[in-house]
Amino acid sequence: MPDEAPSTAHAHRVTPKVSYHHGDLRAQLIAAVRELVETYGPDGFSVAEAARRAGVSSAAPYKHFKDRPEILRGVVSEAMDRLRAAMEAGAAAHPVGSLEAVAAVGQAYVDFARAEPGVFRLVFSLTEGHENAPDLLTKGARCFGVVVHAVAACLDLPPDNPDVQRRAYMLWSFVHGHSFLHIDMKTKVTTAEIDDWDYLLGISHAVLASAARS
Amino acid sequence: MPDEAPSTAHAHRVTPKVSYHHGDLRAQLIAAVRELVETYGPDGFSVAEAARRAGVSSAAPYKHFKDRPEILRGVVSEAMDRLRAAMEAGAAAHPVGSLEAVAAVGQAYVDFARAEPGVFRLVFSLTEGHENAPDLLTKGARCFGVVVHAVAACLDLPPDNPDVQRRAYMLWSFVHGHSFLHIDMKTKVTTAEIDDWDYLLGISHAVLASAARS
DNA sequence: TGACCGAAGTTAGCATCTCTCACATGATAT
DNA sequence: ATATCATGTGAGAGATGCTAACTTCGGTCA
Repeated sequence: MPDEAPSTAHAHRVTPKVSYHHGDLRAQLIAAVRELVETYGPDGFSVAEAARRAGVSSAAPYKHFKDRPEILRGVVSEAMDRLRAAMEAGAAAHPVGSLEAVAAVGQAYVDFARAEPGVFRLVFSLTEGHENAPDLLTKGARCFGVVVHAVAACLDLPPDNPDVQRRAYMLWSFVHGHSFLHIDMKTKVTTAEIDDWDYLLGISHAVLASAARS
Repeated sequence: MPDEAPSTAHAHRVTPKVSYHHGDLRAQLIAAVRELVETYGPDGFSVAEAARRAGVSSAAPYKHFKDRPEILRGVVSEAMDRLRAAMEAGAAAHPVGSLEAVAAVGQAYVDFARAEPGVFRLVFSLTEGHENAPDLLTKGARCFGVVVHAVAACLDLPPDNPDVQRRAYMLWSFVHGHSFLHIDMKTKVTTAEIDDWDYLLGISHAVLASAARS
């Protein structure tokens, strides 16, 4: 709901977003927090430090966010948007209904986790925020929807088909687990090296082929 | 190294473990923290509150733990012991080399995540601790070893076989993702209901059968 | 135009938390 | 019996989360 086009549409739109004292602090705070989370881990962040980096007093953030958790929720919300966009772009880079499109969705997921492990972990660490934030739930569901969509196209079935849902869930949990293990235990936990693309293609094939068979 | 049998073996062993002021505070603190993490989430815990629950001053914990993170590492270490024990028990409840034994390892994993979601999440949230704590790494590797062992027995191959390692990693990531998704999105994210045991058996079969074939 | 209003930011301040330092205590060893 | 060292206590410094009261500025409307 916020950060839309300026409602005062006619006035001097030089310096387009500089409307109040600071400019748009909200986005800058989220960016600062994202950086902090990425650097020091999901816990190693403080509202005070984020405010310091944005060049405002330590009380300023509370004009835009009710709570410390709400700031994190803002970061998560923004991250989920980017994640979904990346997954959709991955799917769009391959023919509709192809196995590659399915694997590319998973690849985008893994790439995101590897590029921003702190934020990725944060997205799935927010238990306390989920109940209070229905928009996060819907955004999560929309991310899952990307997987469902790709699987449905590949199997040539409607997205609400239970079998499609089940296979999509299997793929999602597979990719999710792979991503988490990957960023958790960078030190090799297996003696067998894993190449992401082969791995994901193989997984996708196994899950979807067994669906087509049975 | 600590908490062994009392070295003063001959003396009055009434009240067996009451040796110092408080008794064994270390274990009691870990238990208190575990409870707090389970109740308020991995972040909603404070050393002060744990000390309060243990009935000691807020400075006492620092005689047993260097840091706040070190307390969490203690909880994680203890949790990993329990997790490995549960996985081994699951495997031991079925014939050696059976598919059920493999699935039971995964079931134990999922059960643990469901029974203690906070602690489970904490185990895999500790990035900053892992570098400084080699014992956590080895404990994690031993947990993975349980999976490897079950898979190796099922495929009748040595545990260090790369294919065994790869299949074990696949199963592990699958179960890990399933567990995480399950505790994250209790609200159903799919229209297809998932029954754990059937699910895990199917997964195990798919992963191991394709290994046997190729 | 100019007085009002509310959004966005500031300083001051309380409660809490982490962690340290000096001190007290008591079990154990000599 | 006394020294010692691990274990606990209390006080306190520094940082943080968050609130309250005040200031400043942009936009609205008589």
